Amino acid sequence: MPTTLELPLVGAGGEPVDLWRTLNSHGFVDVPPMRVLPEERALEVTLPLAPASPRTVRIRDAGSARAIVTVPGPALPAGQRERLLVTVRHVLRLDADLTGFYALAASDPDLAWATEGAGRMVRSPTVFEDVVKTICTTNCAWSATERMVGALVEHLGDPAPGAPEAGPAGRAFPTARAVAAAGEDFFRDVARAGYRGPYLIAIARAVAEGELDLEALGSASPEQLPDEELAATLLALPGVGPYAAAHIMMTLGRYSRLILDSWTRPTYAKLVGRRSVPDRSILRRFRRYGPYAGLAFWLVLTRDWV
DNA sequence: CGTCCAGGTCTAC
DNA sequence: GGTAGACCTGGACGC
Repeated sequence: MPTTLELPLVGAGGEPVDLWRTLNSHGFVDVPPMRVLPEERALEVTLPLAPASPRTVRIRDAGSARAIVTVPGPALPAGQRERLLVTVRHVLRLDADLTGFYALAASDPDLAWATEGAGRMVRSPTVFEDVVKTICTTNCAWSATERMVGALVEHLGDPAPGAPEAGPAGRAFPTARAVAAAGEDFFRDVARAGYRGPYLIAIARAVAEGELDLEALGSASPEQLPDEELAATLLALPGVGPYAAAHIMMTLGRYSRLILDSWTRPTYAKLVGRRSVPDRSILRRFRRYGPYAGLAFWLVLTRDWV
């Protein structure tokens, strides 16, 4: 019997939430263990529920500022139901208050549209997952990102009830312990992560052994951990440079830095009708958004995604 | 078949 | 502090 759960769609500051735009907020929604189902306008994602098995959920808009979360498979005990909902809220970033950003965007002709509920970036259940995925986006095409992350999920991730035997579908992203336990040969021969393999192993081991608390980076407030310090911590991780740090920070809800890479630069240039735009010009354009500069930049770039 | 480069980073000057 | 070269991989290109 599938379980059906309901979730109010409202931001922490009472602002509106555009669920479909959230479900298409950035590329990770199409990397395992997430998948967008366009025909159903839903996001399918397999979420950890330890010590119970992971569960695959489908999230879609039900109208009247509500989301419907369907969970196929065995009925969920009440406790697991509540924990799963907490995770879904986290993934949809419903705890974020975007009213400050909307106040700035409202007076910007290029971004006033965003105040109707855009700007909620989907995040993974754990910071570890977003860090690993981000490293798997560096210096390669998206097909390679999908291959590397897909292999991690397929071979190291726990299955939800009813998961297919083969393939990444129906499996949660592996824990740091599981990633750390995979041998170097797995990263080389199966994930084909190339030179990233040692980076991923080092990070997974440090997390698994308790030397590196990535999750603390996600729960720390800007007062406890200013963006500059957070950036420095991320940049110290192997395989994390300026691009990756900015991308991870976006998944952490810290938007002071712009994601400047081989996709965003030409995309922005095209939007403003130029062949190329110097980084300093882009930075100047979004400076007025202060702590939301990176979010404003990202939304300008992805406006036509929905 | 060789070169280039994709949602970069690291090391060595 | 700023800047080349190397780096796994595998498609996309040019020859």
